[in-house]
Amino acid sequence: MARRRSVPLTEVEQRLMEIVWASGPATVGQIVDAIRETERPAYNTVQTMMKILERKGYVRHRAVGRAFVYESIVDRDAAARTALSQVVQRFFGGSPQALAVNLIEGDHLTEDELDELQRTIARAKDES
Amino acid sequence: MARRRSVPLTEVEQRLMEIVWASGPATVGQIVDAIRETERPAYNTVQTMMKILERKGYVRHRAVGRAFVYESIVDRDAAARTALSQVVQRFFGGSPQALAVNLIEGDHLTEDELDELQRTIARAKDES
DNA sequence: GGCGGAAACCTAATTCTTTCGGTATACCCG
DNA sequence: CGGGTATACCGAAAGAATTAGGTTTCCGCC
Repeated sequence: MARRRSVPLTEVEQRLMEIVWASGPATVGQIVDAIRETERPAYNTVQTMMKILERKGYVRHRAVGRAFVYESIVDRDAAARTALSQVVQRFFGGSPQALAVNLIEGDHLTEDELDELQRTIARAKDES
Repeated sequence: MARRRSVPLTEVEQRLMEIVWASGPATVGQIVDAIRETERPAYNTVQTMMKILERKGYVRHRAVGRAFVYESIVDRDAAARTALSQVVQRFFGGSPQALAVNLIEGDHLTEDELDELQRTIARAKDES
């Protein structure tokens, strides 16, 4: 019958947010233009999505001339943290460390990157 | 007009998969019983969701007596990898290292955990 | 003053998600 | 046999996501 509103960004929403995060405040027209022509949706589609993003609290708009300039309210880092903590919560029992271990042991990283990570950890320990 | 089927698990789907992953093959009734009473959906709801999960390729079923026993096809690690790579793709420019750095620098980890991570990295380097 | 373009607004179509009610059937117990 | 329970199946309702068409409105320009 019903369901509650989705907090996390869906895929298309995410793509639009990426544009706003990258370009700063932008009109619908500017957002549309920022999408590669081959996969560009209709102007109205973007307009609808921006309204939804506003309803969800990710952006706000103000009128400039006749156009709406949409501006991000939630910054990208915050959205990344939310998405990440979802994954940590869901799959790694709430332990960021378990995730880090998975990344390191998962063969995703080169030798050089591992070196750099060690230096990063050393720095983090210094600071604490 | 349309949209394509979502590959990643939605929230409720995820919750049901967690049960199957944790308990192994289970009937709908067993799955329902594994949900805390306060937030337990109707039997039929779970039944429908399991059918959807089957359509999506996450589980399969076989009849045992009159009941269907649902069994995971996609293991939890694979699902975790998928979810994680989504986040890496979306927020960290496809760089797992960037995510690792974020975790380490994000003050999520204790001193001890940082120590352990260093040992994990050392081990990973040995193996390569 | 009329026209083209850009913008918002409204509406709709389709698919997906989540939630169940109703129904039929089979099994167990008295 | 009859009633209760557990199951599957069918269908539907309401909300959300995604896509876009049609209409209106306003602005600048000839």
